Amino acid sequence: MSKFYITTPIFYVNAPPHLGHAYADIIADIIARYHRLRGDETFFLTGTDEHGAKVARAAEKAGVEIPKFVESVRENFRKLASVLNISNDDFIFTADEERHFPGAIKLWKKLEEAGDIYKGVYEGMYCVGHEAFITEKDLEDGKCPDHNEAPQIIKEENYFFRLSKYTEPLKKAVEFGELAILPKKRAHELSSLLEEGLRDISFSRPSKDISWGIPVPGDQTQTMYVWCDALANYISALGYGREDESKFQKFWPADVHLVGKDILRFHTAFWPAMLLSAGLPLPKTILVHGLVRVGGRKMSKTLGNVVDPFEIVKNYGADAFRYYLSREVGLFEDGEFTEEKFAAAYEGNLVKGVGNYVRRVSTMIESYFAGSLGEIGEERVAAVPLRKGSLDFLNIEKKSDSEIEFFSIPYFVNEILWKKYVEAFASYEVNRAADIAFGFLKELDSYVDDYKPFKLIETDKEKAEAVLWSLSYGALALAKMLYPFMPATSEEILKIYGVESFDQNSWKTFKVSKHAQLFPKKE
RNA sequence: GCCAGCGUAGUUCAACGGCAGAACGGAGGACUCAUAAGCCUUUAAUAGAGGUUCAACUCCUCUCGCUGGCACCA
Repeated sequence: MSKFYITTPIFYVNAPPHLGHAYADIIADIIARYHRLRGDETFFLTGTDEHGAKVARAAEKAGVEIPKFVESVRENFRKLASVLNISNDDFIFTADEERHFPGAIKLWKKLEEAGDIYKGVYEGMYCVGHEAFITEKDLEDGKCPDHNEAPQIIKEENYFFRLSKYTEPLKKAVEFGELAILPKKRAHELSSLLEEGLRDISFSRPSKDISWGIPVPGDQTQTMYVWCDALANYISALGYGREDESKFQKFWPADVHLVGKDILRFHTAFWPAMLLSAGLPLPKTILVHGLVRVGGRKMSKTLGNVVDPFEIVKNYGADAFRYYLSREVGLFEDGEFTEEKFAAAYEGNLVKGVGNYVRRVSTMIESYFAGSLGEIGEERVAAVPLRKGSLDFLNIEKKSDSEIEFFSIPYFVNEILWKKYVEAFASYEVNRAADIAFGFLKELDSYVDDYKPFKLIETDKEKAEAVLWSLSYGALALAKMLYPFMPATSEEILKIYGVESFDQNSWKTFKVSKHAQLFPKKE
């Protein structure tokens, strides 16, 4: 047993939650739940990023005071997590003066002590309409699209962070595997950035322009720019800079920062450089996921293809949504969400798959054995092994033709299947882990047909019992593997088979109860 | 423009240089415990042109097509 600390990015509150936020929440939750299942002491953090000019502008647009505005959006993100059954241990928000400010301020001071903060001149494009700096990417045809005006080039004095100093140290950290970036291609992207050399970054803004933020320590005329503010959430939430830093001592460094590819640079260059400067350990893994597209396009309001996660959950339930995003969408590549694909996956794998299986087995136990199966000796279980070819879906190569390939279900689960599952999670191949679970489900369905317990019951009741016992064990093993992905369903299966825990050793006797369909058919 | 990656069955994805696999879809079959669910069989593919090799999806060159990254935007 060890500690495990995982984070999502903190979500920017200038707009309500959408599919992308749901995706990050779900993936992180799956990994967190897997680690809890294994007995790791797990800390899972998510939260919101609430400062900056964009938020101030959004509040103004909504005609609401900034603090009220951010609070309402924040609550939406909280609600999203709750609706999705996200098991986060904490929720940090950057406007929290008690919990977040001290960490950001302490971090700033550390960087300053290291001599990495200096006053410099920032030159940027200033949009008069926005009353703020905007970037190249905000422009359309050289004009600010919101105000249809070309920006002015303005110089102002603010603080800089000596990022350039950390180009070489970062190269080394990546090279020596101190900082792992997954998948590999993202590590390559960082390498090419490092090859070009990092430039120092602007670290503050005059508070007359942006007062909504954290004041720079020792200089009230400046407000922290996003980096030292937002990124610090990963440690401020653990108590860094506050009186009690015990959680920080215990959980830092993060085992995984889950991030989208769009914020790769900040998490693989800026943030680690800041940590190096502050003399803090680096996160172990930056796990970079792709984007979830909708109908082949990036989701956007103008295209009108915004998917509302609340709607989906309302119609299909959180587990179905979690299932789709974690199995049918590739973690490392851009994925796609469409109503059709989602409905097909729901129907094919949940209705006709998990739901049907759980019920077909429990029904047989109910009608043939009055709902309960007693303990069965190993011998009887071994006498009804899986058919030949049960290894195929795991891509395990047979060493020889004569090699024994007839496994009892418990043996197969514990000696082979679970190990493969653990292996997949160890490399954060979440999709593969789900594939393993669903491949096993297919084996179980074949197993029913191989032994035909519904026939066997007439000729050999003892054997039928062993078969159904094995099938129940299989259902529970399936439930265990599905737990990170579909926690509610998984726990429901345990209940249906009358067991209390995910510990295989406790699966000795089963008592099934009548139950509704796990996944009702739609339409 | 520069850098990286990709192109495999109708679709979505696999395959240390050694018989190209799976899922979904399509076609057929046997069954009936289950949500007309499930099972079995079957169908079909390496973008193109060269090269290296006994052997290339895999390595090299070129062509065509696609995607991503190229800095202060969470």
